[in-house]
Amino acid sequence: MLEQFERPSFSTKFPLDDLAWRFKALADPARLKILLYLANYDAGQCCPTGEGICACDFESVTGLSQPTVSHHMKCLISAHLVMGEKQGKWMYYRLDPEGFASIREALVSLGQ
Amino acid sequence: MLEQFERPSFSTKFPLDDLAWRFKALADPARLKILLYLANYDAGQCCPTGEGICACDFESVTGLSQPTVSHHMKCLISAHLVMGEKQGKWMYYRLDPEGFASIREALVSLGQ
DNA sequence: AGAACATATTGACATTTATCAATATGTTCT
DNA sequence: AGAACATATTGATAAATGTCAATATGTTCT
Repeated sequence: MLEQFERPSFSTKFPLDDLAWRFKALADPARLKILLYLANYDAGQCCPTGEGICACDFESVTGLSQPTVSHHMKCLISAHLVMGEKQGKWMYYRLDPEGFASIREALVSLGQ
Repeated sequence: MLEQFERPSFSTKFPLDDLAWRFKALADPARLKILLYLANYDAGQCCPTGEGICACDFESVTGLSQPTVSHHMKCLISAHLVMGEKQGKWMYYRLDPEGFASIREALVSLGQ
């Protein structure tokens, strides 16, 4: 239906439901705080220094409970904005550069 | 609270609630269809050619009712993704380049 | 094995959101 | 003025979302 109107490549490369889901992951102040923290810091406050920031740090960053933080991290991972890796009993998170590159590319195509 | 963790400029330049609101405007498949259409077409199907695309075109593009389309356009305008101009009895819409530039800049800062 | 700890999942609840039908507003004709 | 049309607003409803308390899972100690 829409295919007749658009550049043939866009919605093939960026299925709209999927893209909407990824923007939704960005559409929450708590998740933005988490991303902003990840963008600015390599080491956190609460856990031994590792590859990224560990989950418990985001409780103080956001002011939210542990289960809620866990829910937000799952959301960010499913949107490919963040990567998580378990190290011992901690989960360490860092930004997913490829996911960001992809959504940036989509935004550039959309906006012009 | 968060200021101690971030680049001083980011949340000043991009208040997080405001930024979340703008991403939320992007986080809906119907609104993405509308933006995609605006990005690809200078003239619509239903109204005399003018500066942009008129509202009624988006009903067929999205498959949604007229009030729902109107609601989505209001959302896109409040997020500074789209500009609207009334011409006679029609509303003509086009992308807002500055709004897109701003959100693109925020995304770049966030993702690295 | 058992204690202690970090994270994930489940369940419940309040809020927000997308949607449409009905109605209102505003514009351009005759 | 009144008819016809395009868009906006209101009100109602179903679905999705953010949040926390309680509980489960998984890991590392002793």
